Amino acid sequence: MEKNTHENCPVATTLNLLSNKWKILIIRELLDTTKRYGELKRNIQGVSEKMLSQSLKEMEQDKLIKRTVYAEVPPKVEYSLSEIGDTLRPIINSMKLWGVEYQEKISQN
Amino acid sequence: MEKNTHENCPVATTLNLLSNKWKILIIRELLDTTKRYGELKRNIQGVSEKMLSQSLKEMEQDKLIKRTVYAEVPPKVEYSLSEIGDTLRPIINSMKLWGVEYQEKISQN
DNA sequence: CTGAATCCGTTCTGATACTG
DNA sequence: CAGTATCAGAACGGATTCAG
Repeated sequence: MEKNTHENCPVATTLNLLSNKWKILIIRELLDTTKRYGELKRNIQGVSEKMLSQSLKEMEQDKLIKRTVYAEVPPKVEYSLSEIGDTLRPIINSMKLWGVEYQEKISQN
Repeated sequence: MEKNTHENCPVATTLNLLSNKWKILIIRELLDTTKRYGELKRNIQGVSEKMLSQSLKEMEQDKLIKRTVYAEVPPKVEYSLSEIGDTLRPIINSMKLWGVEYQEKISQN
């Protein structure tokens, strides 16, 4: 069985695009505004360069984010949500709401 | 850095509960109706007994599903969505819709 | 500054065999 | 029928070093 994506399960497709500890945090950072590599690294506490680069690269290939390189010295690279990535907003939001309710319910025990 | 759950990110909480190749497929099976262990095993093509048991156990601990044991021989165990698990419906659905659209957009290239 | 490359320990998965 | 136990390979994650 390959990577994931169980044939006809679009839910899994969606999940696979986000399932990695950091991607969701990256998206959260980009919801507001475009950010530079260094900003992401600083803001997302605990992420290693490897994981950040890797996640960004995959998300770019998946067309969830856009990568813009400026021909400057020193280099400047900006990341932002792509059009497709932007459509994740409502999902992210409903997951956030659900997560909050879940934590409340669970902690009541 | 532990498991996941980035301090105050409810989105991650939600994601963590589902992020395992099989859990989402299990939920899908249970959306309609209660199912027995063997049914799940047969219906979810490719899942190993270990992964199925493990996922079910975790989901039960997370209170996403209910496990009902019947004192019979041979044994009979039924799984169904819990009240909390049931509230995932809209999220599952929006993820499904998003996944479908995503696949369409991507395949247009 | 923005990464790529490497090394290495941890975790996750899956096949198989076995149990009450 | 409904699991558990074991074991090995794959994938993941992080620290560090190097490069344009």
